[in-house]
Amino acid sequence: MPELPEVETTRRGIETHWVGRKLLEIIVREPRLRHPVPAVIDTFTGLAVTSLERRGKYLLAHFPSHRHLLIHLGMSGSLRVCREADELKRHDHLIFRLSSGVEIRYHDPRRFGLVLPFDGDPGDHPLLRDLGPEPLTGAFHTGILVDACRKRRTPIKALIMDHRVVVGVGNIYASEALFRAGIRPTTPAHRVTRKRLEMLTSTIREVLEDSIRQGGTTLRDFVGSDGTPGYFRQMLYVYERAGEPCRTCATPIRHAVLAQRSTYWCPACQK
DNA sequence: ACTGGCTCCTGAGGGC
DNA sequence: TGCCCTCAGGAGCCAG
Repeated sequence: MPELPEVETTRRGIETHWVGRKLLEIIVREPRLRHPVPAVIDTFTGLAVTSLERRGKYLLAHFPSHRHLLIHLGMSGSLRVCREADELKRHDHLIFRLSSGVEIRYHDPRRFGLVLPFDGDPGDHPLLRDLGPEPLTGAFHTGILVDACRKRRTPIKALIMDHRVVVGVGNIYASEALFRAGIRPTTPAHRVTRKRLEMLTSTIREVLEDSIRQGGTTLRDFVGSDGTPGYFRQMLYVYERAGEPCRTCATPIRHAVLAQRSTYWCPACQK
């Protein structure tokens, strides 16, 4: 589920509740995530979060003495701000009880996500060290895509979803950014002209920013930290709109599986 | 080095 | 009602 806008929506929603609050207790109800939640997570009890950062689709809760919790929401994860009295849901796998009386609950039916404690420099962590630039910063620019596309035959859509190239672009926003840039998703990366890569750089940024403004996209199960869905779905041009008329030219939207992922495009607007 | 294919897991929805 | 199939916002790992 969550791509960059959904993770950023989550970060903003829990930041004010979590930063500065002490962890009274961490309850692990189900440790079997993508990586098992290690027992050492208990040692974070009594510590207060100093800041909550997003890196791509990862959340990083920073604690004193270079200690961190790395959180990923996988395909179906969410973090909700709850009261202790709120009823627990099936698949609420971890509960972070805070000194304010609030609880942050990690919910993830498919368990593709992770919650991993670690110490040291986040830049050295194996899951973080090879990540590409953040698309909403100046570190992401046309040159990044131009270099990454050189001699690559992989479809341009797969390339922009490669988090070593640029982080945070998942299956929805890859299709949407390519629509906005007028580029067909199947085009081999090395065949996309520089001018079009310039456009794509802008549309990736725009579509992510637009979605953040709407609280992200809810297709099935994404909820923000307050349990409400995101509203960007109504603004999608192509994703999950196979057979429906293009919002620009009314041509029916096409669908195909590309690199094992559902892909949508307008055959008239995208060349 | 690149590329495509498979895998982890649960749940929803469609067809019969 | 139920069973069986397909598909789903991610991403690491593997073989060729």
